[in-house]
Amino acid sequence: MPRAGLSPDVVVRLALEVVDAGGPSGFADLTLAKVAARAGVAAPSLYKHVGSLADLRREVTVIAVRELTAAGTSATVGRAGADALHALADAWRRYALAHPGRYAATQIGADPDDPADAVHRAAGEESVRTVVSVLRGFGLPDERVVDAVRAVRAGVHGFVTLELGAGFRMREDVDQSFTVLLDMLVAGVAALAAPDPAQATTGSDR
Amino acid sequence: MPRAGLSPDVVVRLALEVVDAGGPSGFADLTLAKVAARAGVAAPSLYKHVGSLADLRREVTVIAVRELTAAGTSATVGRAGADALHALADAWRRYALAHPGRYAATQIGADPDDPADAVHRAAGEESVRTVVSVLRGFGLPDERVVDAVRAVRAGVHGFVTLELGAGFRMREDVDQSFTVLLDMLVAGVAALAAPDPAQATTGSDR
DNA sequence: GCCGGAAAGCTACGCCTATTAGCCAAAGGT
DNA sequence: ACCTTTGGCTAATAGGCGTAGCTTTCCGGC
Repeated sequence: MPRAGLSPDVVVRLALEVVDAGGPSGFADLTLAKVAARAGVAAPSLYKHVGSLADLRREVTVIAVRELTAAGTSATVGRAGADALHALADAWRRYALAHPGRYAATQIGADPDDPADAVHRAAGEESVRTVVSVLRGFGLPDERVVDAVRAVRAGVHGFVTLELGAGFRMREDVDQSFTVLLDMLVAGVAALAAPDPAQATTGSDR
Repeated sequence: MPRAGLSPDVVVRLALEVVDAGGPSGFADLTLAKVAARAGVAAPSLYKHVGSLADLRREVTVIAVRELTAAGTSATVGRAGADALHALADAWRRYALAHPGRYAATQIGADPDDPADAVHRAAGEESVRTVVSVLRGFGLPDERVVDAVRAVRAGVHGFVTLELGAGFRMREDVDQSFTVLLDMLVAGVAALAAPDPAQATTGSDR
């Protein structure tokens, strides 16, 4: 009975392979049995390295969130304003399209009350920090930053989710549609920063 | 040995109860065992009324998509332009917040090749039709309609998804953030209709 | 009013998952 | 060399979907 040379890190790495091999539903379909098969080991053996399937999912999620964050930050260094926002959104979308399973993992929300989710929570906040930095470059008033962050996250995340979920027909035009959406968001954020001209729409404030 | 008085429709109704009782993950957590428990029946008995769990999910999905569509259309009758778009988006968001489990069901994409998904596919197209109608009121050129539809769907869907997934802290400001996002989308769609940089809001020419 | 068949329950089973318990061999430090 | 820790294993429990086959109830036709 030879050893398989597993370790917590190796198990997580194999889990990532399973997620990547499963397409957009790779994360939802992540199973200890599949990881064990890839490791050449019986399923219960994994418990020597991992607490539970939930733990493994959590670790995969944190890695994915950090990768997404890193993609965003590295895409925006040396850029500002609309340029930076485009680069950030493009980086997010590219990551999602290149690693749909991992991206799905990032959609999981951390439980605000669960201490086990503390790392996950911190990773999410770190990710938001990138967006905040980029948007601050637009000179937004502090109380509007949160609105802008939410709008950008919602737009990009929604687009990518719909795209991955086969929500769009006419594949060819998807890039253009994404550009259009981004232009809307950039213009909207810019308008939030400088609400003086006659183009204030109907929005008002509350 | 008494009969439970089940029928396909009753089983679907019970499934909807299970989905509704399960919060945002109610659809993902839908299980034949739970439906059977609610019906007061052993799980295999359900197969007299339903082909499989997948079938039951499909039926739930179609109902949810149709309800979401109906919420959108009924909210936009007699409205046009920015008014209609606001009403449509509000209706979507209200539906999602009121029925998070059913809304999650609507996120499932129909398989373009699976004949069993034909009804699902049709329901989805019907839903898109509402958005197209509303956006046509902005006088968009035909080739931009698809971009606008995608932007609006992405923005609203992304926002609601993040909101349901506990992606937002500071609950109080969420309504305002949604309004801000909608204003961006309205202005963006209007700008698509009238691409003069001068005025970005009045989209009612043509 | 009876009776036969279809419909709607049931139990038992097979196969999949996660997870726990307890055993045994391999690695490695002393 | 030994002996402890560690990392595998098998066996078993619990819960999920789905199938097979049995039994009971209901209803329509006589």
